[in-house]
Amino acid sequence: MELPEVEVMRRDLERDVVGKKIKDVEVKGSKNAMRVIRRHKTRKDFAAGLAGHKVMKTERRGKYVLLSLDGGEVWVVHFGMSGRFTRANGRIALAPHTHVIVTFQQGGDLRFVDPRSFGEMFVASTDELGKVKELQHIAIDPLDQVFTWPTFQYLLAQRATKMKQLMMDQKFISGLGNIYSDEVLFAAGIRYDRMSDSLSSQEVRRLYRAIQEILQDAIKARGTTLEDEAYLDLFGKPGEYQNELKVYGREGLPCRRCRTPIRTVKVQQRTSYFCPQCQS
DNA sequence: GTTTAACCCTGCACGC
DNA sequence: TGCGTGCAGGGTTAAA
Repeated sequence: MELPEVEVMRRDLERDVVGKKIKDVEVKGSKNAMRVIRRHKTRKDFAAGLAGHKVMKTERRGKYVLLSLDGGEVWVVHFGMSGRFTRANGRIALAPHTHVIVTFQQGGDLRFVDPRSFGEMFVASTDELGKVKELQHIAIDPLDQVFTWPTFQYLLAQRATKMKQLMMDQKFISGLGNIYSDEVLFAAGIRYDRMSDSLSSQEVRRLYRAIQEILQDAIKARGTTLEDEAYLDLFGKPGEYQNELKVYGREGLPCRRCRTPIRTVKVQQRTSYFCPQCQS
């Protein structure tokens, strides 16, 4: 799940979960359920941080969602590749790989389902939060006010890395993953292996604009759900942005702009899609 | 500093 | 049909 999907999930939670009081927390007995709450030594320790508290607000930092609770604790969630929240109630059977079930005083529950268990969640006080390494490493958020194009240009020039991996580096810019980094580079006409310190001002501006437009459009379309329906929103609905993808998943198909077949290359063990004609 | 590979986990498509 | 392989929206770590 990348920034748009995380943001859609956050907005759903903001609308549906804020104001609700947590009555009960259940962490399943599987090894993977323990993996999901890996920062906590015991189920009890995790559950104690949530039970009895009301969800006050939500925010997003990169690919993390933070739910603030009354009493000052923060519930931090990262979805990994296959994690998601789903709203349900006691009458609905548990989906496979449900690891955590949070029941609300007002009725209904919130379930964390994650087949691959790369996701994680923990509860921390506001003080502790400042010491969490992963959160400290979160870099500039592309939808934040402070993400301006001169700043972006400066940051790019500071590094000497290939663009694809830099766009996916959460310590450089937080929120893009394999899909959206390909889409953004295509939109800007920049190839995966261009060096970050070689971009012209014009290219930086194009890339900057592409990042903002594509992420905003993807949020409007409620995210990307590939055919295996791995990503679903809080209410189990797929997104629509897969219909807008220009290069991702289109190996061998004609480029939508110039008809040249889309090619792939391995970057950091991930498949990267690009148009050999439109990107240079 | 940057790059590479292995690893964490399950499910699915594909080729033999 | 069954089985092995490789791949999937994430990230970390160690070593080169």
